[in-house]
Amino acid sequence: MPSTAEFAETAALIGDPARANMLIALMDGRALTATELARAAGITPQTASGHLAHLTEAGLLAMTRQGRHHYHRLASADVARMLESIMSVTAGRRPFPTRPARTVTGPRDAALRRARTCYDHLAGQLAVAMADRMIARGEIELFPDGGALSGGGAAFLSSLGVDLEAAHVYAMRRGGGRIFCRPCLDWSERRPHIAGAVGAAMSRAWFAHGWLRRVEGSRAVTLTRSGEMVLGKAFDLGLGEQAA
Amino acid sequence: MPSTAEFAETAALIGDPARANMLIALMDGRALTATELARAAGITPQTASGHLAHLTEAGLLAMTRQGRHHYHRLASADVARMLESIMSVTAGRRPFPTRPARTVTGPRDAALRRARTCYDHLAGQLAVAMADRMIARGEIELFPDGGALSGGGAAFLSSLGVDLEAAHVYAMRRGGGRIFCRPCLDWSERRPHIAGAVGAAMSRAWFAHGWLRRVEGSRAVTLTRSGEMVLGKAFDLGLGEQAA
DNA sequence: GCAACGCTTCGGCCATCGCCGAAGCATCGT
DNA sequence: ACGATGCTTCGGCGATGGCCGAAGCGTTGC
Repeated sequence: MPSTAEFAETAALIGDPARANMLIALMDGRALTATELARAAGITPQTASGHLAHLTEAGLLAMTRQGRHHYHRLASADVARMLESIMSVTAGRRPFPTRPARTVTGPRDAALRRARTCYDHLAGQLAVAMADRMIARGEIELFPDGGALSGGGAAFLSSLGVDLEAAHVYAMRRGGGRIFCRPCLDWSERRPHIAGAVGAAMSRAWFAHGWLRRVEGSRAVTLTRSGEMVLGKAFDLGLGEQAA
Repeated sequence: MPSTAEFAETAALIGDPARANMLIALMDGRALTATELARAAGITPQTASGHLAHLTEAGLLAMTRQGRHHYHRLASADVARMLESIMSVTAGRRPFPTRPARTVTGPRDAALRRARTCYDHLAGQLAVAMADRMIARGEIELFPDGGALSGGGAAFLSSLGVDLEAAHVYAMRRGGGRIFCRPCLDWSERRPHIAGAVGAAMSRAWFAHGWLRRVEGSRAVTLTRSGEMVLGKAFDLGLGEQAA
């Protein structure tokens, strides 16, 4: 009876209250650090670390190391679907059980959360929204460990003044395609945005065009009036309360 | 944090190897007895009994008592879907893990398995197939503890010579609607067939019409040539190897 | 560099829970 | 009525596994 054991093991992994809380906390697709997940589960980081190792080895979670932080997220949409199907069977009819004390992440500064630089590229709600739009349109793909710009994506960015030629040359000189286009886990949104040479070229071009402006003494970034016009339209952003 | 605990509890229930094996054994929709499930899980009946009580209380299983047998089955299609989604996440890609020693159920006698009487109504593969067809067409509904014949179902049976009038009168005299139409767990197939006054009227009519014939010294039943013609057509049965 | 921080590994404590033998109830068959 | 069968409850044993404190890397930032 080989694989019936794996089946039970998977379920047993989910069945522990601490691990269950961590998994539920990850169900919105964000990636959280071990310490944050420990808090969500009400256990110490040591204990959480062990749990996370097991969950990752079992293929339920995937982990990305970024500096001294280890970001954990659900390994696939299949895992999320499985968790939801368990919830649907659970007595309480509701599709989502009461959230486990919504973990607050990231900078308190609203402006930073909205848009900022992350090394050489953009981050924050704005950058994540841009990446989402491009993914939805099939202009770009972002995997945990890489990404790819489609022909349409290249044309789109070029039309916005992004110099992909230079980005490509730069990437080739500094380590090949993996540098050209890659995801970066957004540290307030906990979802991927566009990094690599492409991401750098995007921010460089748009600062140069005067569509983006840095906030004094901060990593925060604001869209200028012309930026709202051009980028807001190009990325189909809701032109909402973008005012600083 | 109310319902997150239920979530974990459900998964923990599935996570025990013995319980997992029992659940997997039930995934084909059959209903099995506690002892059979104990064998499938490789544990003693006492232990299985406790497990089954927990699974039932958690809403994963439903139980029907029939004499001294307690038939357990998955509580709903949702539960089956949930189990499948867990399997799909489990490392081994295959949708069904190696079956846990396919439980052999029921009489060895092939003729008995095919068709027989069960008190006053029909049982066996034939009866289960008939019930399945009628359910699929919306002519009848069978719940664990009752059933209902639709208008179309009544017309269909009447066209096959079944005297539903008499059955109704009989049922009313002997305890109300619950007697009229109800399911009976088929003891070889472990799936429901039609019992109650309706089931009795069906077998009575068809014996009278010469479409069914009892086998000497046995509860086994065979379809006659005319029965194959009429019932085979009416129930859309594959006219396969029905030969005794 | 050094201290702070995040994460991990190690060791040992403790509770939970699965397991079975024995015994008690219900049902069936003769 | 009797024994056989199916299921359940009870009690106690044993092991798995979660938990934390302490300590050991690696990264960050001053």
